[in-house]
Amino acid sequence: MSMPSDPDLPLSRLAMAAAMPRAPYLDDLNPAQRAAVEALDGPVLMLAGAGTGKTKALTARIAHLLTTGRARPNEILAVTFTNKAAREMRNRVGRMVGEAVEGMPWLGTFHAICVKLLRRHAELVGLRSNFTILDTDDQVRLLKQLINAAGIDEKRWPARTMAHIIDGWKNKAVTPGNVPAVDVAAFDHKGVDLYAAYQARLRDLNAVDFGDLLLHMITIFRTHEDVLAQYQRWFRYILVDEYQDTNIAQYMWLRLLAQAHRNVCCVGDDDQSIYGWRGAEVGNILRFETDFPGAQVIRLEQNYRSTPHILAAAGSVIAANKGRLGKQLWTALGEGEKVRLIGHWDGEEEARWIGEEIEAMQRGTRGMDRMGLDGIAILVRASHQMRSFEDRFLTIGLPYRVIGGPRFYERQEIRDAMAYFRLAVSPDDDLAFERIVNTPKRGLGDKAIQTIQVCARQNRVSLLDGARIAVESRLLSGKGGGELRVFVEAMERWHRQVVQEADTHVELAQMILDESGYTAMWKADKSPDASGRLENLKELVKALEQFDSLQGFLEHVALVMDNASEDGEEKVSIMTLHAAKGLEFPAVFLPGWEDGLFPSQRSLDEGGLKGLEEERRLAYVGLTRAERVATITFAGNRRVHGQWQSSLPSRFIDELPKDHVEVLTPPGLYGGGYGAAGMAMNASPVLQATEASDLMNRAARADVYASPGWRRLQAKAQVRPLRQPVEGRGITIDASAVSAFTLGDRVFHQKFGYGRVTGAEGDKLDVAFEKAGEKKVVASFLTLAGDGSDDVPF
DNA sequence: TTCTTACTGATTTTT
DNA sequence: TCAGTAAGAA
Repeated sequence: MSMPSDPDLPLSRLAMAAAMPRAPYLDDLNPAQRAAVEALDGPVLMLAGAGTGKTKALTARIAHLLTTGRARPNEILAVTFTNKAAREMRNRVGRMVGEAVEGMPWLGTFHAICVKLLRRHAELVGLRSNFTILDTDDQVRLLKQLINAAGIDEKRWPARTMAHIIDGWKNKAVTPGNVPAVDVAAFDHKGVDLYAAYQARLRDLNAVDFGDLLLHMITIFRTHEDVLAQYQRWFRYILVDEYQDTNIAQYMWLRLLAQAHRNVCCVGDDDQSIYGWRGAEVGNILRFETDFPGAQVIRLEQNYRSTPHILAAAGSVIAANKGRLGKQLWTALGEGEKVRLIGHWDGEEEARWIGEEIEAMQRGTRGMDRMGLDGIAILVRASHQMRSFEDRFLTIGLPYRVIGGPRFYERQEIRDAMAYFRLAVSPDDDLAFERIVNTPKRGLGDKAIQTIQVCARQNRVSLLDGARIAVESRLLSGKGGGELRVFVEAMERWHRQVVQEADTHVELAQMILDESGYTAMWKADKSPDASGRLENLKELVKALEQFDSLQGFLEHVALVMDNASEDGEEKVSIMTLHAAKGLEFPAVFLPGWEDGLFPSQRSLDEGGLKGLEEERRLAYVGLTRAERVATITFAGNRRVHGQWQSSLPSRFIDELPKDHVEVLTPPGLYGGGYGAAGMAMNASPVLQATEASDLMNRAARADVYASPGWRRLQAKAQVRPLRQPVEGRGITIDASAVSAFTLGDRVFHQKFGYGRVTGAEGDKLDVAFEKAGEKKVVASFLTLAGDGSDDVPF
């Protein structure tokens, strides 16, 4: 890799500029994008709304830096959050600039760039440059050991929780030495002590976790001015993607590098900040102008993705957030369809309806162009919502793919196999040793492991060496001892082969898996997923072919945890809202818009108003994924942890602009006669009021009609043909029933059974059920049951 | 040591 | 409900 300080680059800057005749990449930019591309010097904040061509502007900016000769490829630091984003940017710059510019060594994720830097300066923080990078799994296992060693109650201080707390500190660039007093007290000193012990252990293992990559670099920059100055000179221009997702440590790292020349361009959208819970600070982007006085703020507001209705809906929701930098998205696209809103009886029906809707779209029978399954996505708040869709799609044979799920390199069999490789490459990788020494089962339990650890510690050697000593000095007898001997000898043999490069690394890997008995273990396994695991192992060995050594492969995998590639079949995508950020689909379904689920109760409880606002941004992200059709759905009943719970429409539904929303009535076919659950949407307001008035208790009526919820619903309800109340053996479920209850009425609910109305708030009634207890229920789920038992349904 | 049964507690996730 | 874990039995 050539250094930017190298003066003898083949092309001088001027020559390079001259070699590029014109700048075609500038031609298809809109004025705002162009301004963002051409403002090369000084701090720039590019506020890029959803679908406004952010990546295009960012890559054009890089192209511009290169073609104008302002910077050579290795003088640009371009940081992204994901490998995917880095890859895409690299490809697009390549296409824009052509072959003339090969390789940008400093385009990558925060972590990938920090690894490169840290390998050069590892000794400054007491590491060797071949340190290993632990992932979350290793991290937790290590903490578990330390917790046990310290005799701390693992129940009260679970390793996972402690890992989270330590990560939180690292995200804030807090070292064990400067943990705030509040935090020290909050965790009874145990947190800090554990943090210190953990860091010490990492140093012993010559290992770092993800947080350390940044933290160590910050430490180095702060304590070694010369090193910092060197990189400040190297990186003449700095670009940061998704700036709203940066945490405090990343922010500090950037500031240190940028403070000298201040040629820093941050791109982001405060309205799409949805990672606060893992340390992202919206404050970073909100404060940009204060941090970098004289910064230019350029807003990209022309949206090329969505129809006006969709943008209006998204804009209306996000407008409820306070303290935004503010943007007004607009589009030149045609009007298109309104955002569709529909309520369902329960989660299963929601899934059924969406399934049929997708099939209709696929056939083109829903009054719109035929739509491919690849263009359709279902975006859920929490992954457990996916299940009902998977179940449903499986039964109707609709091809789907779940995006996000467990990643390839996080699967157990892959991690086991990798631990074998790691140990063969570096015999002193104790964590790898622990993971696989008894996998497959070699009859080595806690006691045997302890013996090995004692041996290793007494002789100050690695666990593998400790194991050899234990075997040689016959500390371990019987079955376990014999098998351990075989294991240790085999591992030493494999290590020699790695060093000697006698076989290709692919052959060696296969040999390790076979000889260790690992493949055999899965072959013997009768569980249904065993064959899939064997497949994955095959895939892993195949993936090795793309690298020239096991070491190279391991280094790559530590930072790139991408999912395996896809086959060609058209499929509906199911994913979380978080996973959908940055993607777009012609048709988007947004199910589960119910209070408690979305916004999630937990976010509300833990984050208060801040939490609610982040949820709202999530709603905004969801809506702005849609190009042509966005469909929001909710259900009145949902099974949560196996218990039926009634739910109320999300407060975000209240924030949708009525002029841009079409409230759908489920056609009788699959509406099942339940009416448009939760909302009075299938009757004209006037008619309904008249019908209901006779039945209503005066006070209750006043109450109901005065409630904002009621007015809201009425205002939104489209005037559609009045559907007849559905008669079904005494059940009359229809929207007109909404206000037909009086305090004290005996009512029936499909899931909860019989109960009495004890209170009312808008269209939501409090009902004391005989079996199910007190519940808040949307009135349209209830039937008047009368006092007798003559109207028992079914 | 390992297999079985009882219990608990439960978003969002990249590197 | 269900998955993942922790204590008991063979």
